[in-house]
Amino acid sequence: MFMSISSRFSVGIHILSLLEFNKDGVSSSEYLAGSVNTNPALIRKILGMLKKAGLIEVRPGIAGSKLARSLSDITLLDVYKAVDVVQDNELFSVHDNPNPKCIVGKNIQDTITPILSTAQIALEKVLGNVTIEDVVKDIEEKEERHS
Amino acid sequence: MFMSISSRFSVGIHILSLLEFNKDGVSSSEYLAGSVNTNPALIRKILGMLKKAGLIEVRPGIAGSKLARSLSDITLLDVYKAVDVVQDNELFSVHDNPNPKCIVGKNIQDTITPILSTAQIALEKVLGNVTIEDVVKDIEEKEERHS
DNA sequence: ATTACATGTAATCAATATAGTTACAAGTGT
DNA sequence: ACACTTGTAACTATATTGATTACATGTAAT
Repeated sequence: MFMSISSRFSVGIHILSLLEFNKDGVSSSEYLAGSVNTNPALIRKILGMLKKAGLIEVRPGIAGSKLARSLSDITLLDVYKAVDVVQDNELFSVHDNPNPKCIVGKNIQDTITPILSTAQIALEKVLGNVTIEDVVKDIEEKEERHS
Repeated sequence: MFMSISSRFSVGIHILSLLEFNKDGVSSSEYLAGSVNTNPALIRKILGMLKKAGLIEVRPGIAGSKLARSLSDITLLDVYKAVDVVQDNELFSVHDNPNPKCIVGKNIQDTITPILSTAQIALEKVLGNVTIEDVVKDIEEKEERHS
């Protein structure tokens, strides 16, 4: 029915969490893809974005990725920005070229843009208050409860 | 670069604001389309959604739409829900079928879904705190400043 | 150096949403 | 009847997503 924010974001969170759980092993793109259940090439693309953002360490030819920061120092907002799912101030698209001869057409963009931006920032603030550490701990808790 | 929330939302706000400014005239879909700068059929489609949500009154064969509620009783969240740009709890898409044999794959969805939902609700809360009256007043203020 | 294997990345594809457009049926009032 | 409007369905062009294939590049071990 509508287009939502790319799952690159949730996959990014998945990858970082799994790097922690498998920190004593080798997390190749194939290994990660097996857990996410997708293609290794897609994982490598996302790994490249996470690397560019300084969240992980990964090198050509060398199998496996590692977290580049402590768990508590990576927020979901960091991941969200890293995987480039939404641009600043552009979560909402605003119709362009409204009629400048109409009072509404002339001013609507300047009026609603800051409001929509505020809404987007409110969303991002929530993501900034959750760390990968929180996610990892929650996964552990859920796992214990199931066993 | 990415897909943002449909401009149906901003167009919906535009339409409702213009219905107020032109409340003494006849706001046909053609008139509205002239201000938004798009096609009357597209406007009628959005008018149908606003009508279904009880925000406006419009009847087949009779030219013009009217606001069905007072300006201060229509929030941007009402419009956002009316034009159906985002479904509840589905602003973020989460990758499906993660590997249940992996601790992360098994639990990631249940862990992040409530977080993402909280973020979405934070965004929607901002929209719920702004009314069409606020938008109309801001447009008026901007217009005065320009003259 | 050759081999084996992993990462990096470009290209392609099917599925789907958006925004725009055309066309026309159905409703209303003169 | 006629003119005009709303309500909708259908179609198009464009763009993103997610998946996939292919291959160049980089690394390490033998």
